[in-house]
Amino acid sequence: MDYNPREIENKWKAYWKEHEVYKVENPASGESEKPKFYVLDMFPYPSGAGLHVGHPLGYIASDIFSRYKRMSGFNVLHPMGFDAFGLPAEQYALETGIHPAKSTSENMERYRTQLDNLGFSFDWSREVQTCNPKYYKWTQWIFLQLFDHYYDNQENKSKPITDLVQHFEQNGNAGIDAANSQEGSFTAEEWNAMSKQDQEEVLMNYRLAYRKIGYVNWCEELGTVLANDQVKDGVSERGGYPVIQKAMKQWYLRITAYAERLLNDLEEIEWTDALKTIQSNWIGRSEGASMFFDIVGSDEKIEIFTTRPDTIFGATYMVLAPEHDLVEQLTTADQKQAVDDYISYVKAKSEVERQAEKEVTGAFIGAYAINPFTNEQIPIWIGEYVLKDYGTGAIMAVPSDDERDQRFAKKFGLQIIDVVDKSKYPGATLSDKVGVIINSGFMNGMEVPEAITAACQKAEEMGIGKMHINYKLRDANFGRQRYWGEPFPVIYDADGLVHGLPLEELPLMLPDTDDFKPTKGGRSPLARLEDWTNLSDGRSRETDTMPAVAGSSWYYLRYMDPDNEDAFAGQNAVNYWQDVDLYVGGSEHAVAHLMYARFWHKFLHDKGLVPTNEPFKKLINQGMIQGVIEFIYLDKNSPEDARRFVSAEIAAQEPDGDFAKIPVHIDYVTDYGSDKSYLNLAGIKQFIDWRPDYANASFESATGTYKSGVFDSPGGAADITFVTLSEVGKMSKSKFNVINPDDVIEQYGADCFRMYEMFLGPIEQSKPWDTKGISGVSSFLRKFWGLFFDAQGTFSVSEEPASKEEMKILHTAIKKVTTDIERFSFNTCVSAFMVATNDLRKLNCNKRAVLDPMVRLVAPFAPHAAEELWLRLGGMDGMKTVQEAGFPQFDEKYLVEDSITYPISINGKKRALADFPADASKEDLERDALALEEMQKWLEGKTVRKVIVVPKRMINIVVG
RNA sequence: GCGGGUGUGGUGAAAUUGGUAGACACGCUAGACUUAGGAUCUAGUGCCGCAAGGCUUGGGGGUUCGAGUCCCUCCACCCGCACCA
Repeated sequence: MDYNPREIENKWKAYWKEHEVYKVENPASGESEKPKFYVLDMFPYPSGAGLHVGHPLGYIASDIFSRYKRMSGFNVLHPMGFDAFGLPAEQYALETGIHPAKSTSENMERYRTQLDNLGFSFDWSREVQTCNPKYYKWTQWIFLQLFDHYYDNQENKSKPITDLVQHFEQNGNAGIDAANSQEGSFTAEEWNAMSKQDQEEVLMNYRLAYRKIGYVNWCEELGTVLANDQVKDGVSERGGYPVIQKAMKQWYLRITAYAERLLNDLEEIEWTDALKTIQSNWIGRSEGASMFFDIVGSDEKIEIFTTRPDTIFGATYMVLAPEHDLVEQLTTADQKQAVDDYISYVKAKSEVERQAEKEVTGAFIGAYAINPFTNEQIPIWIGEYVLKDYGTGAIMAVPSDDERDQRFAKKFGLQIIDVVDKSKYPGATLSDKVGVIINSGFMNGMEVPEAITAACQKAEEMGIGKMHINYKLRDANFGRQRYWGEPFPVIYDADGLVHGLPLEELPLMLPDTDDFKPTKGGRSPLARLEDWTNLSDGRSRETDTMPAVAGSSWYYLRYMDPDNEDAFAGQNAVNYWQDVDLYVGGSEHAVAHLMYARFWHKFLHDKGLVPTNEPFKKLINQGMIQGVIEFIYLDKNSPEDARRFVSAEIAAQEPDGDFAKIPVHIDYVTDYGSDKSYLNLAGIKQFIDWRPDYANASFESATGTYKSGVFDSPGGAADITFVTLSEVGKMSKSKFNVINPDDVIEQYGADCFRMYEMFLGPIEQSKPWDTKGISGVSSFLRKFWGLFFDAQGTFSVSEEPASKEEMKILHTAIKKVTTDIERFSFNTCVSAFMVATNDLRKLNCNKRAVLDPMVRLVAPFAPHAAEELWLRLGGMDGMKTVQEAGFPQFDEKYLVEDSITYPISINGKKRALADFPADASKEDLERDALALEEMQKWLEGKTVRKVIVVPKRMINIVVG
């Protein structure tokens, strides 16, 4: 029988479904005969374009690993679900009027079908959808827990806010060391005398979920708040309208409370160093001093943070962030115009643009501060390189020892005083913390580290500052002015006080609407639903919704116990599954999702609700599979009613600026993805059918010109070769280059698709999609299948014992595949299968002793074919699936060699190969190698200075 | 700007601890079989060279008996930067 993937795969997909082969049970408390293993994929956002060939890369890898672990005797949890709230569905709703719930649910269904088509071993009975009220009930509940807790720095854990209130009632905020944004101190009497509102204001500065003013990208023209990636060059991506930074009161999460733990605990998890570095840079811990500078003629003080307090004698001016609270108050009348102009210049820029700005910009505000160590008056400036949200939003500028300060000082003619003598450290850069302090009073002669301590001590004695650890990590903005997200489960009373809803009232359902446009002032569409928003007695609901990161911060816990109605997950389930053993996903989630999930997990751990300190023990990143975008050149100067397109070779001869690149649907392109990709006449016709506005356009190429149905070729060519431009880029609906795995599977089968994606290269590497090599994998599968059948196509397996050579081929493959799965090197596993199959074919081997373990070995990779072959081998006896058969174990005894082929080098260059006995001594090897006939011409007339022999590896003869 | 990553044949790549560079595939060349081939099989295929041999892992330098692998330096490309998910 020929290998017919379609038939086999449909049969087994149906069988798996019917027999619930991949359903996983939570063992009753205490008993678990098998060790647990939790393999998780980052769940997808179900986009309208459907699953493309890039998505499955990680899923295939994790599925192979899950199947391998299952066959190795583990109880494997391998679930899947959907990150179903998010902006694209809402954007789509705005354009089409189709409700996000509807489009999302359709998209999820489509994804599910596509995922099933790939033969994954997901336990779908555990599916979670973040937009399902049964799920977001618990997202809301966790949010309320955050709202009801503060972080105690002494005990290093979060505690109920009621504890804090009790403390305030008795002691004010003295003696409390908590993560907070409270300014100043108050006594118990002061606390008790405060109004409810004032008390709530204070508590907001401690809660882990709290409200404060934040800045958003506001586009007046569109009447909406924009995401950073919807803003390009200070204008909206859609429409190109101006965007400014607008202040809005919003919900935040106090992730900074966990900064130290998020940083330190990176040590206990197996993530790549690159990923850990990204997280640790994101957290951005720096040690230094916070200090207060007095202001001439004002009672206000400017608080700064510096990592270099030792250079304070060189602080000749200060720079505030343009948004700093004191700017307005301190600006003098004659500088007002300049300052206002500068602020409006800054407001039009995004933070990334501000930091990327190479030119130094700033404005003097007219006021002066006093350097507390030199008592000199120093001017106060504002500049975009100082960020409002980093540190205190103000710096003491030391132009002698900070590069940016130096450029600023040089541009604006500010004083520069050298305070660090680096002559003892040749090659040290400005930012290296080395040197001897000069021009600095009591610190003169000290080395930098010593001076840092001394400066902190002095500042503390003077009562103007202290040692301080600063983090770049900021509290996360947790509010979105959008419809399609979790509603905040809170109610504002008539006095504006926030009340969390009790558990019985959860979930707070997202109300239905058909109008997804933002409400005036940038408020969410929910604000338009007055019946929902406004309650009796002047009470109202929050109209912001939660960001997509909310639902994804804890979904991995829900899979453990997805139907629990009394808790986010039952304690039995959580204590059994513990944490994720292997997490596979894209590195684009390196900070946001992975940081918030770690934060929520630690918070739940503090509450005693999860047993582990970290959610994801091991994590691997899969690379992206990019698409190729095909463009054709449109002459921008051609008239509207007679557009002129030119083939790439013609465009190359004319100035670049004359052409616009129009993306073409890749289905129309011949030789898609190659440098020679082109449209033929049929392709051009398809293009015109698709874009009828170009019906009258001309298409010029070296082979001739096509216009209005006529192809005129001077050379008499029968068809046009209209060359397109191929560029590697994201696979996206808007680029018309999405490749649906279903189409590939239709042609080659899911087993082939799975193996081919693995065969493409290392899992973590990005690469453009290319089907060039798929035939190699396809023919491998046919050859492998062929091992089990005779020339007449009859299933035929021999019971004869296997030869030594055959056993060696088998065990070489088992060893290679086992070690390579363990190190996530799936591409080399596929090679190993090919090598084994080629070798067995040469020996015409059809022996059960070899083929039975081979089937179990390929089962994780090609599960459908493996099931069919396993059934035919008679292995199904008493089992539902080959997954229940054990994974083959290799035995070194089949791998021992009698002789070893040694490369023999002269001065490190290979000159000969020779076989020597495996147990030959170093001395024998050296003697025999030197005696080899083919070596004599290299040794002639030379002195052998040294012979290096590495047994079982190589021999190197050094001559001179 | 800050941070992360990647550079090896015509192409995707392999080389697990510093020890035979290019496994395994694609493509290409030649041949066999066939009515036919975008099927299958066999052989060859890093580059230069008739050969002997030389060169070769982005460029340059270093350490070493030996470097794709370690160190220094330069270059190119890709990704992320807090409201895309």
